[in-house]
Amino acid sequence: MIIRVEAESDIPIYTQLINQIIECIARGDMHSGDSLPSVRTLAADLSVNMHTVNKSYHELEKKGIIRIAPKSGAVISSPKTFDPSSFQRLSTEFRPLVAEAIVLGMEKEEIHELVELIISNIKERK
Amino acid sequence: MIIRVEAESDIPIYTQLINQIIECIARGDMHSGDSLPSVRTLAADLSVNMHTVNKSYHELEKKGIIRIAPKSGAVISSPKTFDPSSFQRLSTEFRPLVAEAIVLGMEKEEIHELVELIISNIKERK
DNA sequence: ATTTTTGTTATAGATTTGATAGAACAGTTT
DNA sequence: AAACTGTTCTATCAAATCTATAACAAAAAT
Repeated sequence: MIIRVEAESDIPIYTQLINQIIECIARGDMHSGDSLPSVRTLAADLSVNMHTVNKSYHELEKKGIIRIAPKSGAVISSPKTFDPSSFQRLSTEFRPLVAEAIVLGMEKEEIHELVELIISNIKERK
Repeated sequence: MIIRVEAESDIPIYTQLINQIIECIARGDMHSGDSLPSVRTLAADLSVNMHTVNKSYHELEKKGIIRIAPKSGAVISSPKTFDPSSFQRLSTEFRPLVAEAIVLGMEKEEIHELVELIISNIKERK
């Protein structure tokens, strides 16, 4: 699992971790049932604090992406199709970005093209 | 311009303001050329601090959505079609959400349907 | 069975961010 | 001339972020 953290970024480290772990799974580098590195191991690899990694893991668990077995480790979950709460949460997070795209002059078709391009980039590791 | 601020929210007040002002414009409640309330007026209406509103306005200016004329006021800009920097920024902001949707088991078509639904909801004021 | 590793919990310190408050300045608008 | 505007400054407070140690008990590895 290749993860890079930028300390200078305005994005919190634990959020960077969350995003990059999600991308690893999305592009197929990791799959359901795989174990994540221990919080201590990943923290050491990235030269960040154990608690920062721990926070990321628990956020991923809240999102339903991993399960944390206490004293054992974190495992990637298999997605349950059409989880209503996840759908609701994603809607709330997508909405301000869609509104901004509209205000900046993007047509509906252009927004869909943007999403299409992002999906391609994720799967093609770009 | 109807704006509601939740002090208890985990979303910063200045971010709530940004999102709601953008939505007002996206759904057509406000248009290019319209003036925004002065930072003091809006702050008083919402019972928040003047500097909080001021921060929101400057973020909106960074996004290219309004222009701030010093000592005069803030005016909604007309969108320049296909601004490359805005497109790049939107891509970066959309990307982690798209990846999360994929990981949570959404198919490409379902993501597009989600975006479609959001666009409808914005324009129908829901 | 012992050692190592695991997530968990607790405390503490430093830095940054978010929000508020009050005041003053100078240009714009009325 | 008076009111209003965004700007700038100082100051305070709470919360969020990140780091650092340490200790605990259960799971895993040896």
